[in-house]
Amino acid sequence: MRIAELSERTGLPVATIKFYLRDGLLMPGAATAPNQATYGEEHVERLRLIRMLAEVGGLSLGRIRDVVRAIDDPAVRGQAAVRAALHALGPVRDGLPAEVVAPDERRARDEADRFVDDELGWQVSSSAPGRRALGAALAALRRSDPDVDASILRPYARAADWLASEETESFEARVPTDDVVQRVVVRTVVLDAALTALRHLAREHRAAVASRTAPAG
Amino acid sequence: MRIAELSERTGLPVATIKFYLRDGLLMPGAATAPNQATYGEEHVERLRLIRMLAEVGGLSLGRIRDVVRAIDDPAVRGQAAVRAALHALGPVRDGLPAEVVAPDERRARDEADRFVDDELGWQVSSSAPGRRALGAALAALRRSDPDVDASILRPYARAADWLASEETESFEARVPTDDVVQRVVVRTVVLDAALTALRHLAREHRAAVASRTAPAG
DNA sequence: CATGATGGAGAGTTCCACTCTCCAGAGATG
DNA sequence: CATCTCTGGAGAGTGGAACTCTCCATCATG
Repeated sequence: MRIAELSERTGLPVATIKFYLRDGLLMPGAATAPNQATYGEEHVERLRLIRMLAEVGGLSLGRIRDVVRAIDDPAVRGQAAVRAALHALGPVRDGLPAEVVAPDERRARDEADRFVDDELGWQVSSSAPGRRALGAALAALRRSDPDVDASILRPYARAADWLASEETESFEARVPTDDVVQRVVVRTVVLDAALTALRHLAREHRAAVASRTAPAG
Repeated sequence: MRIAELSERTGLPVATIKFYLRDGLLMPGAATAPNQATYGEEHVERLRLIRMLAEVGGLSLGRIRDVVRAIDDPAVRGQAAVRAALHALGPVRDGLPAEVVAPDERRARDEADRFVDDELGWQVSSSAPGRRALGAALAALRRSDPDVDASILRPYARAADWLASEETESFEARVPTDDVVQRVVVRTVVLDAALTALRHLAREHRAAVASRTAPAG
């Protein structure tokens, strides 16, 4: 298939597809001449993945590039590939020199790490971006309410673990192949968004019910 | 307090604070002369809220403006204020003319609505942005796996509802005041981020454990 | 009363995600 | 074969978001 057809199939302008090619998000097509190439279903699928990560997941193109690199890397497979993909999804990028991190932030990170490692006993790499995200969340909560500590996270950890168990049971093969890594990425991003939406709806629902049973001005 | 002190207290450059003032994110200080004004604790707190929503929640300034308007609006209180704030948090803005929405997207939205209203029986306004987010998520899932239907959302709805019940029990007063609306917003945004992080950590943990018990190349 | 800060407004900057323009070569059409 | 459209590649331009800088008349302070 040529680029015009790829554009039709995905609904993306040709200029955008070219841009993604240049940017390393979309793998090049099979070259048939110095200025000619053909594309296949894997290109359609990749473009769909890119749009999904951008629109549903709100990821930047830089982050999406990390994700597709993790998916494509032939040297990394199985559990390591899942880990790499999950790390690429994380919202944290910075990499500040640690000594410039504010003290309350550092304390919150330590507390989050202890919570994950000791209280939950989860086995996650020390560089997992979720650790830092958790620390940042704890620091933010504490800024508006100094009494907060990591125990506030307990119900969320419970819910997260339960959902992870449901997900591995119902969706994922035991031994991840390349394809399964991509499936994990898609499901993680989309169901993160769905869960957030459902949380907001549940809150609104409960607020409505509460105000009905005990009406207040 | 003058703007220089406000800048010191929050760590934000004076230029940025001026920009937020112009943009309607930060309420003006009490004017003492044509070019003089004083600020109070509420300005410090508001700036903290703005940074929190931007950094932890990833909200755009436009969205943050909607949120603070909902918090400030003296005509809207109690449950209506909570609803307004939650709606402002939603990631959906568009407002397309409905007939240009792709058919599969429209079908997914209808299915999501039926799921929320009929299966869950939740009482949420028809304009809740979570409805559309849910529809978009469903459409995205279906694009990579046509067999998916709304029942996949059941465990997520359960988890969301359970967390909402924990939250209302432990944190929120029965009758929300202005202050409580802001607390709800903070907790919603921060704990959304924390939950997403915990989900990623839980997945990584389970992948690690699974590969240990049944090692696979 | 000199110095430095202030509020307000406009212009400039940086980054991101495209989008446009151009070009020589390839392919399809008559 | 002539013409016309399409292609890959690369550079430049665009528009929005979120600042950041500059300027200025005014104001507070030592």
